[in-house]
Amino acid sequence: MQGSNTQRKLTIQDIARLAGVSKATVSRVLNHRPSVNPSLRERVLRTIHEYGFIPNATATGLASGHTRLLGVLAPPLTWPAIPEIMRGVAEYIEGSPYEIVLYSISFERNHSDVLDRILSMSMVSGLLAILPGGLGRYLYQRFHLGLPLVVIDDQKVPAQVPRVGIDNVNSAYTATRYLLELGHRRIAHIQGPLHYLCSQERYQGYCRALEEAGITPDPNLLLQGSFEVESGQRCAETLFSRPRNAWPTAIFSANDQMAYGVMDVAERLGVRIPEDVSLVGFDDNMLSSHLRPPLTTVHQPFSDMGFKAVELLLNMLDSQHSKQQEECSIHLQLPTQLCIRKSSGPPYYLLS
Amino acid sequence: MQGSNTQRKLTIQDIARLAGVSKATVSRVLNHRPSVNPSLRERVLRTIHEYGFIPNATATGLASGHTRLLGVLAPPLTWPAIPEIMRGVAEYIEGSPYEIVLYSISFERNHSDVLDRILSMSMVSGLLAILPGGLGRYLYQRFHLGLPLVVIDDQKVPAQVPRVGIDNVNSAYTATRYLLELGHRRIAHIQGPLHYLCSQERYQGYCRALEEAGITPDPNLLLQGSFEVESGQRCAETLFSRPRNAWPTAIFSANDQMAYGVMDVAERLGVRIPEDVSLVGFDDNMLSSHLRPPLTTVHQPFSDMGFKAVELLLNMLDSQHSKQQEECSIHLQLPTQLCIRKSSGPPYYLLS
DNA sequence: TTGTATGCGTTATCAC
DNA sequence: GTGATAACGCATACAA
Repeated sequence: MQGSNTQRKLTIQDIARLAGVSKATVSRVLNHRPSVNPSLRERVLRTIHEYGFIPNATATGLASGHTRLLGVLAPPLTWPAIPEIMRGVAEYIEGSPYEIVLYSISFERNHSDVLDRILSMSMVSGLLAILPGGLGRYLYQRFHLGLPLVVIDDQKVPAQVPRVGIDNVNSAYTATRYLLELGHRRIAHIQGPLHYLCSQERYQGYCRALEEAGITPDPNLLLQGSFEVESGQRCAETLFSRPRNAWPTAIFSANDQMAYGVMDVAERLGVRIPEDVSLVGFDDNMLSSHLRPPLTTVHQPFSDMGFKAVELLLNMLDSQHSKQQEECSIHLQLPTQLCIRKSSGPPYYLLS
Repeated sequence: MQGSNTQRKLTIQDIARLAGVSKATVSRVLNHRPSVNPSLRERVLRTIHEYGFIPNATATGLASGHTRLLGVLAPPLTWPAIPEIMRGVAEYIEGSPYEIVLYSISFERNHSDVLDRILSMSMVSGLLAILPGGLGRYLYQRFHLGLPLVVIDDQKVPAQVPRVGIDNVNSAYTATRYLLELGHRRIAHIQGPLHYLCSQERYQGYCRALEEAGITPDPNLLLQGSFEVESGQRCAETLFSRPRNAWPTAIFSANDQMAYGVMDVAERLGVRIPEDVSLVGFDDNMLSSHLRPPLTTVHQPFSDMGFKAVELLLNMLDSQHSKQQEECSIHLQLPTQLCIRKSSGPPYYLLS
């Protein structure tokens, strides 16, 4: 027993012998080099197919200097958005010769050492970083040193670093405006953690909509959450423990998860949604439409984001290889969509 | 520009020169070979550390014949259980020198060619197959040919193939028994797709509990689902379109997703849960406790399953390397737990 | 167009 | 214990 599988693996040498050509020719055929006699190519291809030969990826990598592996640096997959993003990633990858090396990391601490190791091994030829948080700065350094990199979402990334995301300000603006148009005047906002740019941007959009409607954002209606369900519960408890006339008539949560927390508490306290309080989320996680009531929320095209990001990354790899590295800055902003469902409606005092 | 990063990568050769030893010695130090002079080892380690040298993974792989990559073959990550499993996988991996190559595949068709390609590239030194479905048979073949393989859940796998899963029969039995003890006599079952072994096993457990209670399973109360939310909706519509006295007083769904569908329809038709109908699911997906009402369900330790599976796989790789491949069959059955929440209660006719 | 020879960075097999 | 040197399987510059 020598490797994983018992029967000795075929090498390019074997195919060369079997087809009566040299290793070089087989290699050329495998790499679609144009300069090879059609009849020879045919013969080689036949033997390759006949014996089911597949070139050893490790050797290819060593000889060519670049692997067909793409690193994906991501938060734990249990974050609701990540599987959706990965679905898009997988979809694009499936039609490509690349595979995914998944670096699932908890980004709480600064794993810059981990990152160094990953990249120094020269195991992946490019990196897709999903919400890299504090690791961003290290990545951007490496990017400027030549690392093919695409970032998804949120960061205050240097303009040159290719990234895909959404327009958080406008999306939040649209959501808030929707509530205003329903007649709401007291709209609370549960904000995400401040070290996320998107938290600040969504808050901006919220404020802008309010101010446009002649409403000064009320600090008492701004709650600080952490994007987790529990934080939504805490914020809801804070709000609903106040005298009834101090309640908002609507709550705009910076993500769906915190909105779930609000719904939990509302249920427990007998606060009816949307009759007593309207609720709007952000993200449109998979289950948000199955909640009771179904959650009105801003849909993020996560799957598309993953898809486009990988597409971008692979294009970069190709163009890098053909030496025509372009210098323009790439920032894909994908459109979001407000999904109006049952958790929102006119304020109670406008109900007939 | 020659690679990803501009400055030329250090090689083992460079370190050897800098430390005044030969490549071989550096290699020995890197691989923790005992036979090397402590003072030399010290010197080599210092230069390695000083220059931040990290051996090239590709070259190591080619020379040694085995990579530090583990393949994970999995259904789309949007299946609710998968991220949970992957969390356990990632947790174990993080403490190991291995990395994960994620093969996210839709298992609808028989991608045995994909599998062949994956394995022939000899890029991964072991494979964790999560719910491989129809691909199983190919995998077991490869296993017997020497592929280090661990399977998670469900399959009718040959006894020799190491796998981790749960006891579906007993878990379903427990859930059904719980409903019986509440006083239910007409308990419907929404079954999963029949080509999943777990669907059949859960049905078995359901039947056994019923029969033990002297109840013959009623074919009219057996609905065929597909594990998707929509199928749960269809089944619920079927049930609730019957005359009220033909309704079940409880529904045991073979997974949580289908239970969500039931809740959707119940909400729409004004059927109260649990007052009119009790509902019990299976899986305990992350959001099941946040539904209204929170779903009573059988908790599967998905994260543990992923953790244990990788642990098993890495142990196999180690023992394979030291030629002591054991021949006993390994089947880890992890315990499940019935989580009783608000979606279940006594039948309406027993309510005070 | 095709074959030969060398290199990729490491491990493993020898002698010493 | 240590250092040359031959694999590992493929890509590629160079020669033919």
